[in-house]
Amino acid sequence: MIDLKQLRDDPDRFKTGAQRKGVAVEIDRILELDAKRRAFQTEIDALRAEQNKLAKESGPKIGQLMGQIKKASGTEKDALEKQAAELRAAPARLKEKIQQLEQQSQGIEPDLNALLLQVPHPADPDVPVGKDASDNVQIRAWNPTGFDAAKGFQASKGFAPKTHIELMESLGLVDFERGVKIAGSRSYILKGAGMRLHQAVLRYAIDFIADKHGFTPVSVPVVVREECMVGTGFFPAGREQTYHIEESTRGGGYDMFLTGTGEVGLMGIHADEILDESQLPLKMATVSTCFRREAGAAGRDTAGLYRIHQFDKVEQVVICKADEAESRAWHKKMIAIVEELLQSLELPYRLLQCCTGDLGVKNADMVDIECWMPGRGDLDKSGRPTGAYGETHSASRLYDFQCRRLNMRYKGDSTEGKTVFCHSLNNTVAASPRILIPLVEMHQQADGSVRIPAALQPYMGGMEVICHA
RNA sequence: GGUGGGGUGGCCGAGCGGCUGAAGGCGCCGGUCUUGAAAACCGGUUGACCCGUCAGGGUCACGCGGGUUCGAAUCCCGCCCCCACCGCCA
Repeated sequence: MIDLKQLRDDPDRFKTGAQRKGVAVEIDRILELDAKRRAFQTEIDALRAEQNKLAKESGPKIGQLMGQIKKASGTEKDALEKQAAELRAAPARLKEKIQQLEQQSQGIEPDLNALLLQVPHPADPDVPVGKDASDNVQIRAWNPTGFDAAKGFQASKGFAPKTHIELMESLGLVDFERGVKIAGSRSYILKGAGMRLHQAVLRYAIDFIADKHGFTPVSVPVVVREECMVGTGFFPAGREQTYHIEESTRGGGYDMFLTGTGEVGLMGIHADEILDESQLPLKMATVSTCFRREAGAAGRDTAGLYRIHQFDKVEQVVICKADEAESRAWHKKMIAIVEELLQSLELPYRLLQCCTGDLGVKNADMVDIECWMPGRGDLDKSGRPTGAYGETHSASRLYDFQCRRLNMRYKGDSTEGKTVFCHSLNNTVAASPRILIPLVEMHQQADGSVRIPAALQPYMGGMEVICHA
């Protein structure tokens, strides 16, 4: 949610912001509705003030009259009753008028709110303007010693790589067919060392961020109320991407939604709270199962573990003071944490500065991290993939966009007694099984076995290599 | 699923038609006292919105929505949530 006051003060900023993100919104319509609503409010407030004044003035008089009426009789009583009725009439007229105005004013609000929720957060000026992911800009790339993603797998390792599908099926780590039997397309079963490797990465990632970087590990609900989805900025835009549990149609009070990321639960924790400045920054990490409908992705990445409906993800979230420099510093830090993790897993990766068209509505800035996946990319003459980067992480910087929607604020020395919306940021730590793709493809050996990087071995009961049974 | 109890400010907790934006306590902030601290005492301490250049003025909010009333935290209706006990399940 953007700040309506800011929109009022500088509508052009939001107009160009939306345009650069390729989002169509009716800013002028918002301004118009807002002006109307405020006019109504001013009028209603004035009438209420008058009503309150009258109630204070005539209230005691009415009380007095009522007392007299009880004792009186005949014409005297009639006269008193007439007086009382007159006193009551003025506030009653006001009340009627107020109700009329309120009705008109309330008619505006749903439209205004719906439109306001659609206004995207403008990208920061240093974010490159672009249409879609193809306009993203590489920041830097990293390779493990002895490997160069630019030259390809075979040039560095001396043999042609298998895809993660070939490797994992032949090693018995995955069963796609039966996964589909149970749950339909984009479903899978991990088994044996495949399942253990999945768990190992997740646990390693949680320990990594908690122990090395001081994030608080938390578990959060993955089935949440709609407010949580709206509050975190996933609704209304991303409604089609989420699984919807229609509890209300079967007698429940409200519907529920399956979260597509642990970010929703983490951000929801302190919704509607006023935090003390000394509590900030909040650094939290969670492992949660993530559910995505992948609506609109028909035909894309249909094979393998890349694009699936259900996966598990370790997610990091930082909630900090409303300070741009601090937000930017945390963004860098959260990216650095991932780089450190990927390096410890010996996985080549690159950082991409996302362009305005790829940011989504809620972000002011976003950096994607892509791991090199030998089994992706264009095919060579013999029909073998030549390798390509594939997105594994996404680091978002949102200013107060989410916290405003979630009503998450703080107070302290630096706020001069005011309550201020917090800033929030989030980044993946590790999402599995997608991270298993580069993991098995990069660490495959000529004989079709897969080497387990040293960092993960303790989480695999000391196993060093996954071999054929 | 059944029965009962309850949702009030940062927290605890009183109020149960006007004198209540809300007693009292805790916490927090400032002051007095003190070599310093503690204690004691004094004062302050909810949020959102609107109008206004400022000073300031106004409105709303006691779970949420509606109603009764000249006037609602207080009465009525609907909804949501929480707690306790029982049942059922893990």
